[in-house]
Amino acid sequence: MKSFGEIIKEARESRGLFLRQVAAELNIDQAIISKFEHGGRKPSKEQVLSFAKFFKLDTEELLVAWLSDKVVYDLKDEMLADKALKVAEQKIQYRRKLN
Amino acid sequence: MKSFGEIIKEARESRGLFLRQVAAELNIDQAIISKFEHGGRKPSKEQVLSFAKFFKLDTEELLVAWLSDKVVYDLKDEMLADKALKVAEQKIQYRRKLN
DNA sequence: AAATATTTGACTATTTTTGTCAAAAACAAT
DNA sequence: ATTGTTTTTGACAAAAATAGTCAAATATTT
Repeated sequence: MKSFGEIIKEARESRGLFLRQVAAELNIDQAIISKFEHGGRKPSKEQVLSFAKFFKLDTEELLVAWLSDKVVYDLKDEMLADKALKVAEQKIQYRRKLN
Repeated sequence: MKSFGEIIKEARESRGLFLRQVAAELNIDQAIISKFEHGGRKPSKEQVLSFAKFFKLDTEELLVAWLSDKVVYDLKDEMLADKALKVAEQKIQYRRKLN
């Protein structure tokens, strides 16, 4: 159950690349990538997709990691996180039905 | 499975109050409350609590409605919403264990 | 210890969110 | 249908949150 940051950090290291190199390829400042890797900043969806492409990672998996990080961020300080998740699930299912 | 807006709208109407009156009590512009009721704007946690108090609603229930609305908002345009929710659940459980 | 890589923090710019207000629209009552 | 009242909407400005840039501090490697 890895965070987006963990995934891209492992990908980078397994390929023996420096932040500098990834930064150059993706046109993202290396400071920001460092922060992505450590969870201090959240990438945009576009950025997520560039990481997936560049590292040839499964796009869906990376998106799920990123989306779930966002949800966790919303709920991280909340006692009621579990209940909120359950309700969110139902609300989303309901929306689906409509459309 | 009501949204925050639906809950406070029903509460207000069942008590026969006008937006103007609620606005005055809670010191929130009535335009904003109208937007809350229709989902166009998200209240702060503080505002959620004032609504709960003023309408004597179950605080927990209202918070869950509000939190789940936020999660739904994050995921509303995403194919992968369900997967993300499942993963988020696991990530949150894992966090719990640690602390 | 020197060289190189990463992380952090201060700063600015940009975007997003917020509240305020007035006009438009919807709704009632007569 | 016009008047009075409530609700909704949209434009605007203020405030807050987020993003990117850069250089200094820290950590790592050789």
